Amino acid sequence: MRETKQKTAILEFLRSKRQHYSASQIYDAVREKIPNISLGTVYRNLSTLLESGEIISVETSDKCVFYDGFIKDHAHFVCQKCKNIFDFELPTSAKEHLSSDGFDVSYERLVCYGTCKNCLNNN
Amino acid sequence: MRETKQKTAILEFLRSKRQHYSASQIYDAVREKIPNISLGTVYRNLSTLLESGEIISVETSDKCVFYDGFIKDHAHFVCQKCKNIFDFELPTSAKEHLSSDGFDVSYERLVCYGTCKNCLNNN
DNA sequence: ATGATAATAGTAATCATTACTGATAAGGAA
DNA sequence: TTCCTTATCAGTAATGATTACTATTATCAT
Repeated sequence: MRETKQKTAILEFLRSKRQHYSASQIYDAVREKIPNISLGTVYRNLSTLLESGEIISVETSDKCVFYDGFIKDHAHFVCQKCKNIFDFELPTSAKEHLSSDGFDVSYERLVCYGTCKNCLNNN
Repeated sequence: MRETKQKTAILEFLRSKRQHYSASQIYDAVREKIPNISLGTVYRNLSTLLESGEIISVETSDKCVFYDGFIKDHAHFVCQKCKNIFDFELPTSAKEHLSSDGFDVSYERLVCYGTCKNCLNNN
């Protein structure tokens, strides 16, 4: 896995923000530094970064994929109204439960869907 | 929401099995009863059944969507080798945690990814 | 520096899902 | 039962996110 300015720019962008971005949002952001970067390059690097565990991804209920440079174990809450994604701490990990049962868990994803505090108040 | 033989066939198929099926697998299965059912009809019904909560869906790490007629709260383990999907009980629910914090959680999805018992033994 | 080759830009292809349209059938009212 | 309204359908075309391809470029070990 070579280090390229494209991969570095993508990773640095995601790490510099505590939000969640789609591939094309990342493409737009990184183009400010590397104007002729290709969307394919963004996808390829996102995919290798996912594989190496340097980033994670969440999916909203309408199938949009968002990427996250904050990789300390945490869960996500997706608001179905404002589409914001909130982080929260993983309650008890299911890993232990499964690994005591003979499974090898490489990672777990917990996503809750509903309406966030703000949208409830502004209903 | 009208009751049609297409929707009934899809729901009955999913409820009759304790496995997880993709849209096109469901299409193939239901075509044995309704040979000229359209793939679009399968997708439309899966989507309304998801919305009404009569079925649920899981996604493997390679982005394939699978549907499940068993809707008692449970979590999924996706084996990255054999691609099988295993059900397991939800540990402690994150709902309580979030709702005490002012969020309205309509549903939660917990998915673990890794290698299953069988694949570990036959490695 | 040089060479091997991994990664890139740009573009074309893929493929799951959705949208469209005229025809069909579910199910309430008479 | 028969008729009407309209949701749903079959069949097909369109969409759009993601992936594949290819000639070129840039990384990095030697």
